[in-house]
Amino acid sequence: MTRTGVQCRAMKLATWNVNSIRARHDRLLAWLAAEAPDVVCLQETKVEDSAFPFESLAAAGYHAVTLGQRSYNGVALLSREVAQDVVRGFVDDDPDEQARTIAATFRGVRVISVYVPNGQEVGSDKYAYKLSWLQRLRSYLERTCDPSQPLALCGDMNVAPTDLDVHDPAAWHGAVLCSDAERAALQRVMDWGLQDVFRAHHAEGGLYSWWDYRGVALFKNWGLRIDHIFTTATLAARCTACTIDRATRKGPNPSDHAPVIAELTDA
DNA sequence: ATGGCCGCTATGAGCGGA
Repeated sequence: MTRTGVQCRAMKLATWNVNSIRARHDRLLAWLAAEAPDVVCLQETKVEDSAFPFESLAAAGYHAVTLGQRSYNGVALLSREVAQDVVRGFVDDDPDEQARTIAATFRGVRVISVYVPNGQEVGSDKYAYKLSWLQRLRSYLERTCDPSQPLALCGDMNVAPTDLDVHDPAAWHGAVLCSDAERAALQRVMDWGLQDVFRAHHAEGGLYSWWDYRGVALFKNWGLRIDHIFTTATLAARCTACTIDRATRKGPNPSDHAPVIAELTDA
């Protein structure tokens, strides 16, 4: 199937905050079987690498590379083909104790799975950490990536880029996930050379990737669009579709996030 | 939205999430 240096077929690229890969194990395998993505960025795996379910994923036909952590955070990349040039963390002078990013190359596409800090509350220490983390993400792109090459930055960014991405902008105005400083910090990441391919394919509002577990939030569509696939221009030109898999938010034992899926044509 | 949930932790009430 694969010939060295030649891209043979389209790539289905997805990102999903699973909110514990152990709690979501059966649903993840069912979703992989149903969607058959080529590459999947996972966030909030919430498990150390020693307990990551490599075996059942391999049985389902997926390689996995991970940056795990006990209880919190944790990111991974699943793929049909073996990941090339895996980089864990930011590899900068300030080693992060939190497992929030992993990158690898698949058929010439650099893919980065990120779990941006939540920030908890505007003005809190965690909020300051979030803003500085987004600055480090921009620096990481500058240092280790090339905006002229095919690249996808995917994950739970924990920022709703505009009020169009918020079910009730008045209620969320200035709140964490929606504040001006967070939006500016995310925009500065995008200014490196990234496009929001979901928004490029969907101009309308009311389309979200996260809904609170509580009450009727999903039923009422009280959600936020905080999970994103951002790509460089050369890869955006190859993106034929980008969708949010809302159905996967439904049913028993869901994650509170839905997957986002992009279809990329051959180079 | 008044609040409503979920997953984690050497299992129990507290933390964190968004």
